[in-house]
Amino acid sequence: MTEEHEQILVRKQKLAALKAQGAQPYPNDFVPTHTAAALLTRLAEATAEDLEQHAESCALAGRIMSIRHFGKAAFFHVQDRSGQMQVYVRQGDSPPEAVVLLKDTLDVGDVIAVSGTLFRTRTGELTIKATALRLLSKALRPLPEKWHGLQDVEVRYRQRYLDLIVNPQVRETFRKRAKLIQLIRQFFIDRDYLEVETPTMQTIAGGALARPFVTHHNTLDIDLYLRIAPELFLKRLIVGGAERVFEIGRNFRNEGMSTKHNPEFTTLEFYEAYATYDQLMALTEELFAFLARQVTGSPQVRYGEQTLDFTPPWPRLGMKEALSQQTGLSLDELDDESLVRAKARALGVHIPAAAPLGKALEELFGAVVEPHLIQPTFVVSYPVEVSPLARRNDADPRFVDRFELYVAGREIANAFSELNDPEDQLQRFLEQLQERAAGDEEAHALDEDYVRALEYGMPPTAGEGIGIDRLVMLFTDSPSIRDVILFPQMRAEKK
RNA sequence: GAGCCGCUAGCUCAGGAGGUAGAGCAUCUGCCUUUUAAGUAGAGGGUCCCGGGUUCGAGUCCCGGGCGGCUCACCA
Repeated sequence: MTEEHEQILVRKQKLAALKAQGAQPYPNDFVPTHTAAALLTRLAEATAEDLEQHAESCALAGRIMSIRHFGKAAFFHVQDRSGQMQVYVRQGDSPPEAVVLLKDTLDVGDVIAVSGTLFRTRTGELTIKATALRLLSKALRPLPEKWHGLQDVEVRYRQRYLDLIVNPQVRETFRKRAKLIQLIRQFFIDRDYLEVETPTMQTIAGGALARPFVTHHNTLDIDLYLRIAPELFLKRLIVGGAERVFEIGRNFRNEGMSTKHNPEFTTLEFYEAYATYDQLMALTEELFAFLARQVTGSPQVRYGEQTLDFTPPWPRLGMKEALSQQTGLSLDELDDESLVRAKARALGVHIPAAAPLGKALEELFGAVVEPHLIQPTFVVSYPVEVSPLARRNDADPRFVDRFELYVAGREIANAFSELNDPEDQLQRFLEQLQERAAGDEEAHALDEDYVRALEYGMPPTAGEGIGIDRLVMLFTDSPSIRDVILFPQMRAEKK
């Protein structure tokens, strides 16, 4: 990274000249007294005359975003974490050192300190008349263009710092992300949940059906897996008597990337003893309505062309019922694996040859039903084969007490009443091992300690996982998961 | 992994049917003491993603590769 085009050379020369004068080019002794937004808000009503009568002084630090020189005066904008403030420098009015510094040394992009007094310009903008200017850090590279900003998505993701400097809506998205996570945390703490952290490096990657990343511990000389879900550890805590726990954290899945998938992603998982999946539907409605109210001020959220309405209650839709509606097959016909497979073939949906009926139903569902579920919808009653950790339905043991929440055509949450019968759990694990032997790399591994934990008795419990990145996408109107992850995974930059 | 699209100055983008590469902003030199996409006169700035090929001649056409985006496949 040593490319030296003209603009970099010019800036380096300015820095060298400053050093030659004996100045400290990277001082760290400046203390801002205000932020731009704090001043703009507090003095929003102050007139030019008010400001003139009691000239208020302030000290701000930030990055120069634009400069308008003309003759013996200049205006420029400084951007700090809160926003932008205009600064005015005028020969004969500001000290000569400030005038010279601005003219000879400062460029757009530089981080500077400004001290001065506030006034209002003819156009009514609150502005600092500089009494002192200092360079705090020289930008040796020019910023992207002021009007079009930074458009190249590759550069935006690879050099997110630039994206954050020049694209205000990006800063806003990540502020909203932080706010949403904070609100979620508050929501569960208010309901007497305990926030916990469980291992991200695990000897058995359990709790979901996915391919894990493998790493190696040198001292122990064992392979470890980056977790694909925290589920089994959180339920161990339920066995341990925690009764209500939640974790917000990173999961890792060694699978494809897309606008909806990043190899590492953030989930919320929460477990509540003595609750059922049915109660979690109500809790989920409450959570989303709360988030919508706090973030957009209404239960309605704009997402692309759609307006999503989170006003409870949301529809409950049986998985097979939904499939029946979309495929024309009757509920009985959906029990016939050959009919289901034939239908999938007719619709161009690929189903692995070894997949059991339940898996086939799930595949078909993903292809023909999911895209239609725009408004928040709970899909209920999943086949037991695709839910090895969920409690069987009392009336029909081929299905489990599980729901998935769909919004904007994608899965946002997955929840079920937990399987707490250790013998059934062991049996389910063994069935998964057979799937694995048959070539399904995503089948669940056998976790003997988890079965042992269940043998000590786990209270009846319901648990849920919510994809935080996807949730943030919904509330920030972001079309790609990369827009809500600060540093999305990218292929290595070729040099 | 497959298909489609993109990659040209620091940034945003033009380059018709192959003929030695352009604009705006930015930069540099001037003028300009309330501007805000300031104005104004001039100047400099290019590995046209990389490597082959066709051709007298390739940013442009062909082949291969790289990186990215979108769609599909798998998943949350």
